[in-house]
Amino acid sequence: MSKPRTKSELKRNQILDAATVQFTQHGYAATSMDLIAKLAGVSKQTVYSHFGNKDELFITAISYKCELLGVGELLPENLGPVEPTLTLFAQGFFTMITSADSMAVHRTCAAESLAHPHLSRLFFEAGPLFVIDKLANCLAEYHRRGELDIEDCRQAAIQFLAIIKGEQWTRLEFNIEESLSEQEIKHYLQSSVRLF
Amino acid sequence: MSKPRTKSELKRNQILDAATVQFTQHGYAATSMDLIAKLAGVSKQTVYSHFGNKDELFITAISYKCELLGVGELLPENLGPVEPTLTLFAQGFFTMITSADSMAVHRTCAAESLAHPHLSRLFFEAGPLFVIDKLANCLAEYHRRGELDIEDCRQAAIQFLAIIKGEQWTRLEFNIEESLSEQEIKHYLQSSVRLF
DNA sequence: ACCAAACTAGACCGTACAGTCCATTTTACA
DNA sequence: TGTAAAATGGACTGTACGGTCTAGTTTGGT
Repeated sequence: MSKPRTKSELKRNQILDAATVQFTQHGYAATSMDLIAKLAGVSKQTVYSHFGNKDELFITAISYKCELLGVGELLPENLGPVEPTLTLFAQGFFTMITSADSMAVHRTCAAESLAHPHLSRLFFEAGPLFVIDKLANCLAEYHRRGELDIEDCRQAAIQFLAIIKGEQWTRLEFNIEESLSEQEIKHYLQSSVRLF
Repeated sequence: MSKPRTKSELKRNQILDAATVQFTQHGYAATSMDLIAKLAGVSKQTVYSHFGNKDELFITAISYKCELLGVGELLPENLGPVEPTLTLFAQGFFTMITSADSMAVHRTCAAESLAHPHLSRLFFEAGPLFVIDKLANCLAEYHRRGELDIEDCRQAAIQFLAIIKGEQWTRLEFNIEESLSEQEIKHYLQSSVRLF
């Protein structure tokens, strides 16, 4: 986003903000262009002059939201000892993917994956795929150092990430009221790291 | 479903069939009552006399589809030796959850989890939760026999299931064209079983 | 054969929404 | 300060859909 130079850019940002919130919160179909315009404090015509149609605005908004989630900063530049590093990563990753924002974007992209395959691919590459590769590289580094005995790093990364998601994530995906306690989750994550 | 006794029941089944296909294939919002009536070869009024409104039909249809998926028959009654049994289970489970039908229902339920929490809970309990418990019991049995050394069976079951889903499932979730080869998947599943 | 229940086709209502149009005002910039 | 671009708001179009109503027809049990 950055500094809005002109008033026009400012409006554009307002629209994008409103759209992002609505689309991620309520999905594509349940979000109307009228509402976005209203929430952005802008006329409908202005919305259409900045973004040609609903799809264009949708894709722009979700892509923007993906950036904001900041998947990139989960692993430190310089890797320390294996176990604490992976534990910290597991916690960070878990917190990120179970955040309301992340869940909302995921839900929306998955729901629209048939109608907007281009968008869901964007999300898949910027999210899951990106993390897999990053972690795989990290594991490879540990392997090179001789601190970890793994044959296929990419596979291991996938398995590790899948385990971290575990049950709690699925509960959130289906909007189940009762979630596991922090105690249980912490215990689960620890046991998962140990499994490796 | 079973034997339709009267013509009325027959119509009801036709409606339910059409609704199930449409809802699972295209989701809730994108499915119209007019279309369902048309595809069922039935008048709209008949649809409304059998199912009070769209929501009711939706929930009935998805629940019905959940039954059809037959999650129950993944593990044999009498458990054989550990490794081949788990391998077979892993393949069966993977095949099931990556089937077009299963994906469609999952997608639809997840997408509607905010608008229809009751429905998504139904799915969660009949699907993921059910399998977790079933596998956990199975692992417990192996533990009792001394064939498996596991402290927390439920946790282990969750981890095992999560791993099986792996990357390929997420690819399907986001409707990504390229999927992993059978070779890769088989290799992945084997390595996952071995991890245990 | 009769009758009540179920079904039919299609018109109809109200609403919501994507997208357009237009006449007027505001903004940016030279 | 003048002018072109951008923004406004509200009316408007067309469409789609959920749901109702009605008048007439078919079905199934007695």
